[in-house]
Amino acid sequence: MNSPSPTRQARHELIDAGGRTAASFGVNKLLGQLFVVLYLAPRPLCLDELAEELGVSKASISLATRQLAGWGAIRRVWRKGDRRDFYEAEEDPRQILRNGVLDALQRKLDSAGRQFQEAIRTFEAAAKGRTDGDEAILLDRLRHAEATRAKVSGLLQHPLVRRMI
Amino acid sequence: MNSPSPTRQARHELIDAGGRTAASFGVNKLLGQLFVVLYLAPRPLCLDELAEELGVSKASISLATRQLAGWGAIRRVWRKGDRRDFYEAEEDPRQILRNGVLDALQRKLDSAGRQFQEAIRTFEAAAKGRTDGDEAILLDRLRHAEATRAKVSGLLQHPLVRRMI
DNA sequence: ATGATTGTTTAGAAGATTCTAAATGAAGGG
DNA sequence: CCCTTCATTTAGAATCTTCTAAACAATCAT
Repeated sequence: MNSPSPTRQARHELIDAGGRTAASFGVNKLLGQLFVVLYLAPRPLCLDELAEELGVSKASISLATRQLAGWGAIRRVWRKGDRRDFYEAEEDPRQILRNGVLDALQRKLDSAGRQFQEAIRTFEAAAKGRTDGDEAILLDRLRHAEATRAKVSGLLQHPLVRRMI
Repeated sequence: MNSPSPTRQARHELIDAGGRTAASFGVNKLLGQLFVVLYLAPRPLCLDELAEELGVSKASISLATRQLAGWGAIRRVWRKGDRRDFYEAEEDPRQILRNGVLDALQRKLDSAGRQFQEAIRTFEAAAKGRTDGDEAILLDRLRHAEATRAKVSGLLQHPLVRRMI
């Protein structure tokens, strides 16, 4: 509460934008807001400060911090002689991208790949030899989808991409 | 209903996986299921067939098809002499990536960029000259976040990436 | 026109998610 | 030990999303 009005306003808008962004990706908007608060904070903050700042119960903050910490977006910080847990944001957004977002994406792609290949095997076995009919179309589509998936997966691991991010 | 059991099972699992994937990205799982049904179908399907296939009301299908069509993932198809609307999937997943996913991502990044830059201007104006204190840290973080955002945005437009996808 | 068929809108039911307050747990200081 | 202070869990309230049935609109055939 030490800032004059325009910066407070700007800060408030950034927090709100964090919430909207989170929501637009289908995650709890509180996670986005919480991360922005920590990312902009000059020092680690405790649960009560976070709850106060966002006007939300401590229970919500407790859940939210654990989730964000699980993604590597924030981390717990101990202060000697203080029993409270403090949290600070991972200050390098690229770290979060790598460890949180891209990792999760890669896992999804891998899982989809296994599923595709299993389905392709099943359909190949069912339509042995025959290259016509509905199931041939379906197989074609499946193979096409799998090829694209593999391409995207490869792109994510490409050194150039890895280095740029 | 013409397939023997293992392929039916495989097809069912693909539809389910589509639903789970959609849900994991925070969108209505019906959209994912619906897309898979259409993507694997040997011919365009009408609303009633889709509702029947997924065990869901026609109203839901009506909303879902419109949303998917809006993303360019499926398209409406007319059959002469038939009053029903038929739908088919965009058969090239890369097209969907480009027009649906990457486009939306780019728009989000652009919007975030504008917001960052506006906030940076506000804080610069508030802390003119001074390079110490809490607001200096905050400005530093903001600039770092914006730099990363710009890098990701550039990566999405990089010809190499564009070509590979 | 009238009726039949199809797609859309809408009001509210059903179901998830997210939030809070209160109970519980854990740990340190007196 | 008991008391205080914090974090977590949990049960249920509040809110949001998604779904359906029914009303409506539009279009074609008779």
